[in-house]
Amino acid sequence: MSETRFDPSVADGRWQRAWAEAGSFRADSQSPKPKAYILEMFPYPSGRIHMGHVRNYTMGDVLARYLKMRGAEVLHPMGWDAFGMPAENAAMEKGVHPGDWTRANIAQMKAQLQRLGFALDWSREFATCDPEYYGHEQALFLDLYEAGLVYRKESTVNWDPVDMTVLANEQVIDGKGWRSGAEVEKRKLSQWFLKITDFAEELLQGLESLENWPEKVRLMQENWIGKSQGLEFSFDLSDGATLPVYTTRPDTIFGASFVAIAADHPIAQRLGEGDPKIAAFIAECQKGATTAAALETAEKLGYRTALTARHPFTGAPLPVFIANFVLMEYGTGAVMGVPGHDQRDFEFASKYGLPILRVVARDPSEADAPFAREAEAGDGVIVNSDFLDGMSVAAAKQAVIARAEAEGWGRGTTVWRLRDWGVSRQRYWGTPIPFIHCEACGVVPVPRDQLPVTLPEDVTFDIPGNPLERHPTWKHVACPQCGKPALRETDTLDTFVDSSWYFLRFASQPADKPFDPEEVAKWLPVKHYIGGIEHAILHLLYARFWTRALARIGKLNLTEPFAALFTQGMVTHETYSRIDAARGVPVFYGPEEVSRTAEGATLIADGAPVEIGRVIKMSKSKKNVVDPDAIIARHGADAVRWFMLSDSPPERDLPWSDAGIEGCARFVQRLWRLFKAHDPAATGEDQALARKAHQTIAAVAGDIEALAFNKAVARIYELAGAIEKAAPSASRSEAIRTLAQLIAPMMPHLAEEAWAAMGNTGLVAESAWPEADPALLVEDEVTIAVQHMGKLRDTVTAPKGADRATLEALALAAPNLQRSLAGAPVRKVIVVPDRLVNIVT
RNA sequence: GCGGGCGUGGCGGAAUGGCAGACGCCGGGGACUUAAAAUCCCCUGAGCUUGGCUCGUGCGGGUUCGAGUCCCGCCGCCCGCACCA
Repeated sequence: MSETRFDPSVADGRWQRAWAEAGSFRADSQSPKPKAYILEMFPYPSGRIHMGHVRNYTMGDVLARYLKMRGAEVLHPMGWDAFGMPAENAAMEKGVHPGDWTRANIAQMKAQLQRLGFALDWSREFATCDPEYYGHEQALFLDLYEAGLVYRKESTVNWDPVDMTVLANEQVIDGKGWRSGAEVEKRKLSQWFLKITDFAEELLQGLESLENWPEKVRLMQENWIGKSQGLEFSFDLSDGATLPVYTTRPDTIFGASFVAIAADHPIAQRLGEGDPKIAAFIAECQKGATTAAALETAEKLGYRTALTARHPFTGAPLPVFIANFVLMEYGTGAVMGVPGHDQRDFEFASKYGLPILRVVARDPSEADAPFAREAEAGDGVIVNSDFLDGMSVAAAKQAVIARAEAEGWGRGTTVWRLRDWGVSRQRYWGTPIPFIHCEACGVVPVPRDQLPVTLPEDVTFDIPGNPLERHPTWKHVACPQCGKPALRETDTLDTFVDSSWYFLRFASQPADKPFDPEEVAKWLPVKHYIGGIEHAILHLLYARFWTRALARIGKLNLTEPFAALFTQGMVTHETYSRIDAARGVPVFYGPEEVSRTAEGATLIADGAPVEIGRVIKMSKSKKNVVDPDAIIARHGADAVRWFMLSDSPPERDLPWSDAGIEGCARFVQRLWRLFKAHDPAATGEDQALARKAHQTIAAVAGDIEALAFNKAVARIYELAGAIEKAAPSASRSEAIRTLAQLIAPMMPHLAEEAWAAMGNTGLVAESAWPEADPALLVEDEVTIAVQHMGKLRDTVTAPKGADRATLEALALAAPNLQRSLAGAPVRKVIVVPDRLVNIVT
C-alpha cells in the first residue's frame, strides 16, 4: 500500500480483468441459490454510449452487485437492439452498409461499457440483427400466425414521394418529408398486424398485479388501452342510409343537437365525390397533423352537409356535419353532438350557431339554467329528457341502453382506444417477415426448415426506395406450395418486435428454438427492470402482450415479464449559446468550448461571454453533451458511477456538472487515504463508531433495496466522515473494512483495490454483505425536542424509551422553555416518546 | 384539449403529521506552503434590538397541541397522447 493516490487508469483494468478471469458475473441456472434477474433496457447501438446509458446501467449494476453479495445467483445480461432506422440513415449519408455500421458501433460501445466495470454476463450477449436471433423471431411470428394472432389489412401511411419511403410521424415536419422536403402523401398499403386487441382486457387487468411498477406508467397504459363503455346505435339519415355512432354518454341523448362524422368517413368520402366544396374541406382536414393532441387543440372546423339524421326518441332532424375533430380510428368515426355536456361539442355548436340544450343539472329546479362559457361534463340529475328525467347520470346510461336494446336500434358496447399493432415497415434493416406472395396460393408462410430468412448483404442506399424491393434476386422465390415463381414479402418487422422477447432469450439460448420455457421459468419474471420513461407505453405494453401471446399458444408459462419496473430520469446539462447576429438564431457551444466559473461562462476561443441557458436533456443539437469516455479517462470509472448515484433521486433528472464530478473524484481519493489508514493491529473499542458503522450497513442496504441510491450515498459520506474523526481502534479498523464492502456495489474498482490492500483474500465482489448487529442499531440516548405551543424552545437528552412522566419532567425543567412559559399555567402536555414534548398553555 | 407529475437555501436534494434544510456542490475565512496544487479546520436560509428573538418549504385559506407532509381553491413549470429508439 505504498501509492499515495488511487490510480484508476491502472486499477480499473486490473479488476475488470480479475472479474472476467474469475467468471464472477456468469449466471448459473443450475445454482441452488435464489435467483435474481436484473435487467436494464438494452441499448440501440448508435455508436457511443451517452450519460443516460451510464446512469441506467450503473443503477442496475449496483442492484446486481448488491444482490450477489446478499447471496443471490444474479442474471445481469447485456445485448443490442440492433435493427432500426439510424443504420439506414447512416448508410444513405455515409455510404456504409447498415450491418457494418451497426457491428462497428457494437464493438465500440461494448468496450465503453467494459471500461465502466459493469457486472455483466457477457457470455449471453447477442444482437437482434444476428440471423440466429431474428430467425427465432420469425419462427415465433409464424407461431402467432398459426394461432390466428397475425393478419393483414389495408392501412394508411405517410408516404414520401421523392424518397419513395414510408415516414414515421416524427419524420413528417409541417406536412413535408424531413429529408426530401416533399409534400407527404397519405397512402394505403396492405400491412401486417398483430392482434393485441384480443388481449386488451387481459393487459388492462394485468396492470393491477404490477404493484412494483410506477403508478404513472400503469396509468399511462390504462389510458392507452382506453376501455370505455357506452351505446352504439344508428341514425336514420335523410337520404335513406344509416349512420352508426358510438357514445359514452347515452344519458345525454336528448341533448343532441347535431351529428358529426370524420373527414375520412365513407359517407363524407361519398359526398365529397359529388361536391367539390366538400372535397376541398376534406382535403383541408387531412392536411393538418393527425395526432389526438393536435386535433383537440386545433380550432373546431365543420362543414354542414345537406343530410339530416333522425333523433331516435324525438324524431327531430339533426344536421350532419363533417368535422375535423372526429377520429375515424376511434369508435365508428361518427358522434352525436351534445354541446351542453361535452366541451368539444360546446365549442363546435357555439361556432356554428347550434342549439345548446341542458339535459343534466345539479338539481331539477335548475333545469333551465343557462350555461356559462363552457360545457358541464360533471355528474348531476337528468332533466328535459322525457322518461329519463330525475335519474342519475349512471342510471340514465343504463336506461337508454336497455331501451335501445329492447327496441332493437342500439346496443351497449365496450370500445377500446387500443388498436391492433401494425408491424410492417417498408425498410431494409429489420427482421424480414417470413412470408411469400404467390399469385395462385396467396400469402404462404416460409417453411420452418427455410428459416431464417436472411437479409441480402449486397444492397445499396444511393437511390430512393426499399433495397429489398429492388434487389435483383432476393425477393424472387418459388412458392413453397405450388412451386411456381412467387415473391417474398419485402416488409420487415417493427423493431419493437425485437425488443418484445429479448429478455427471454437472455435467460435461455438453445440453438434449436427461441428459448427453453423451463430455463426461462428459473429466472423470470425480471426482479428489477430499469429504463427510461419514454418506453412507458409502447415497448412495455408490447413486451407484456408478446409474453401473454406466447403463453396463450403454450410456448411459455408466464403472464407478466417484469415484476418491478423502475424508470430513471434523464441526465441534463446547461446549454451555452449566443444569438447569431446575421440570422437571429441561437448558436450553441459544447461544454469543452466554454470556460465556466461561478460568475458566468465565456467562450475559450474569443474570451467573450456566452449565455448560460436552461438545464435540459443532453442532445447533439444543443451541444450540451458530455462524453462518458472522456470523463472515465480523466477521473476513472468509479467517480463517474458515484456521480450517477449521488444527489438526485434516481427517478428525477440528474444535472451534470464538472464541479460535481470533480467532487466525486476527490471523494474517491479521500476514501483511498482512509483505506490506507486501516490498521489491523489497532486495539480498543469505539462504541459510537461501531454503532454508526452498523447503522450504516442497515441503512445502505435498505436504501439500495428501495433504489434510493442518493440516500445510500449520503449515508456513506456520513460514515466516512465519522471514521476520519475517530481515533485508531479495533472498531475503527472494522468500520473501514465494512466501508470497503458498502461501496463495493457502487465503486467496485476502488473497493477491490482497498479490499486487497487490507489483506483480504478473494474478491470483495464475491464477499458476503456485512451483517448489521441489531444490538448496535439502536441508540441508548435520544435528543428530545421541547416545544411551547408547537414552537421549538429547547432540546433535552433522555434515555431511549423513557416514559412520559420522565420526559415531561425533563422538558418542564429546560431553562429556555421556562423562559418562554413565563409562569403561564400549563393546560396540556403532549409527549411523543423518543421524539418531543409539546407544552400547551 | 385530455391525462399525469413537480414547486424546500446560490445549486442538487434530506425530512413514519413531531428539532426544516441531513448529505453533496458552489461560495467565504483560516492552517500548511517560498508559492501553487493537494489536504485539513471553521462559517454558509433571511432579518433583527444577536447568550436570544422573528420570519421562512410557489400563493391564499382550512384541519391539528403541532403541517414541507393532510384537505379546499389558485399560480407556475415539466412530461405523455399510436411508424424515433
